[in-house]
Amino acid sequence: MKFLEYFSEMNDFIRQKLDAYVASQGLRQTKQRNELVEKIFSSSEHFTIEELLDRLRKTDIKASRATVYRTVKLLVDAEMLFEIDLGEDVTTYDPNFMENPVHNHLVCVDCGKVVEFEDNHLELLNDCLSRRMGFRPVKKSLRIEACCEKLRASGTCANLIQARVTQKRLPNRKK
Amino acid sequence: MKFLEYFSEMNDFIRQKLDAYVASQGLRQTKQRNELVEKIFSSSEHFTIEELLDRLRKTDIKASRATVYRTVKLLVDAEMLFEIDLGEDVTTYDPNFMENPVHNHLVCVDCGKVVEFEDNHLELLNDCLSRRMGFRPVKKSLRIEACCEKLRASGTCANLIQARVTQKRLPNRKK
DNA sequence: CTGATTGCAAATGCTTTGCACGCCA
DNA sequence: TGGCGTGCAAAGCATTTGCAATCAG
Repeated sequence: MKFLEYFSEMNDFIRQKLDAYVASQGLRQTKQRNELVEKIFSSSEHFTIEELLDRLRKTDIKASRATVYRTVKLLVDAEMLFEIDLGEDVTTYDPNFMENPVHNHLVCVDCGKVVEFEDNHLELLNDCLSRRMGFRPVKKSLRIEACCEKLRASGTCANLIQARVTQKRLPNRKK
Repeated sequence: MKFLEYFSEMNDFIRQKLDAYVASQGLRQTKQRNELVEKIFSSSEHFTIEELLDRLRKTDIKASRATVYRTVKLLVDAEMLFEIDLGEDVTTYDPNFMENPVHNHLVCVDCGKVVEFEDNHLELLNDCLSRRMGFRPVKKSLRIEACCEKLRASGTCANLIQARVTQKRLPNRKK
């Protein structure tokens, strides 16, 4: 892979924000950092550190576990990546807040599928509720756990099959 | 303390639910279990395992760390106690869902104060949103992080002072 | 060159678990 | 008496950190 293709699937906005942060903090550009950022933002998938390491193993990108932890923390500090609460025990990261700064998560308890959604009424309501209680809202985190209607109706659903194949989110739950 | 006073500050509903669960699962009544349950439900405070252990140390109740973990897990399984997400790293437990099955949390980023609130519009909206996406809502978790308006206006607030004294929620945050 | 970054292994902190003993039903 | 519950210490896991070597600017 040629150097100039590192950021091929990543949009300019992300690259610029990273560069700006790195510059502003007196940090340095490194191969591992650039490759990890590329890997993270070339997909809109949520991930855990372990899943990110798995992705790396499947490619020619090499970075130690410690570096992965450190880079992810750096991106969280830079507000490019966000920790989200999917009801799991391990920390899950969401790379989509840069494109959609305001969104929420619905997690299907049947298949583990995560649906991101936005709603203006919800935002407005959160705002009103906070002010009514004497606070100024800064940030909110809403997770809806729900059952798949399709599954109940037909006994199966595309997400369930997909989930079984990829084991997406099904393991790792607290025993 | 006399045996019959164990549940003095706990309401009958909680005692009965515990008894029912213990009986239904073939579990046993033990001194440690009863005392821990009393300690947990005689207050409406959220707590971490460490805070619960601190509470125990200040009284004549004795239970090992392992027993505390096991008892708390038992209560969560019995749906008498709930894990909540306050944005901390350590698991926080909320004993108030039995009295208020539907409530949300607002956390003040200035003083760490946690405010519980209910809102019908919010519940309705969550319900509609889930169905619109093809799911049946099961459970939701909303956390609002907010700034204290009083603090901004006057430079101080009662909660901040309280928080400083009790160190309530201020430590333990991810660095 | 200087200091940031990396990889490794060791350390940390919360939580769980194996085991022998004790106690409830 | 049977076997659930407890306490202790050890084990597990995710995550962080100290340190020496390496690399970016």
